[in-house]
Amino acid sequence: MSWTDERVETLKRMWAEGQSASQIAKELGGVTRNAVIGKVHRLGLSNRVGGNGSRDEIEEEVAPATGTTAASPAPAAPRPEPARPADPPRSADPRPAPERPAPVAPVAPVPLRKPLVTAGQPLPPQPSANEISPEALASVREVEKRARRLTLMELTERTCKWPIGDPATEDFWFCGLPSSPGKPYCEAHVGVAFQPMSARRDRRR
DNA sequence: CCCTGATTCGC
DNA sequence: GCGAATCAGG
Repeated sequence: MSWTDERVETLKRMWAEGQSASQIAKELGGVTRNAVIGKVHRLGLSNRVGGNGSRDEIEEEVAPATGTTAASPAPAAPRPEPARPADPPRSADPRPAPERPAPVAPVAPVPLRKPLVTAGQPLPPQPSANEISPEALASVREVEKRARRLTLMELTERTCKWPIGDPATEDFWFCGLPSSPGKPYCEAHVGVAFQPMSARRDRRR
C-alpha cells in the first residue's frame, strides 16, 4: 500500500478528528499504526492541534550535549509575553459600564448534557428479567456492580459494550469489562445477550 | 495487559 | 519517503 492522495486525505481527516493512529491504520488497511504515525510526522501534523486553547510551544533546542549531562542552567526563556489583552482596549472611556452583571466564566464547568439520547428506538438489549436463566441474571447483576462504567468513547474492541442504565440520563454507561474474544460483551453479558433459540422459544403469548 | 504517540534508522 | 522496532508513557 502506498500513500495515495486519497489515503493521505483520510489520514488527515481522521487525525484531525482525533482518531488514534491505530484506528486510522485499521480504517485505511494495509498499514500499521506505526506507518500512520510516521506519516503524520512527515506531514508535519504531529501536534494534534485542532482547536485547543493551550498553545505550548516546545522550542527547546539545546545544541551542545557533549556526552555527559550539560550542566547548563537553562537559557531561561525570554518569554516575550505577547500582549496582555487585559482590558486596555477601553482606553478613553470616561464612563465605564455601570456594572458587570457577572464576570462570566469562560468555560462552563458542566457540559449540561441532558438529552444525549432522547428516548429513541434503538434502545439496546437491556435484559428484561424475562426468560433469562436466573443464574445468568444473577451473574449480570454481580458483574454490573464491578462495571468499569466506560463512556462510549472509551470502548474498544475488547471491552464489554453492554449498556447499563438509561441513555436519556446521566446514569448511563457501558459495562467495559473485558469482553470475550470476538464477542461484543463480557462473559456475563454474553450470557444474556445470546440465547439459544431453544431457550427463548415462544413467550410472546 | 491493553493502549497511546514519538523517535530512530535501515531500507 | 517509508515503517518496524523501539521508546516512553497511561
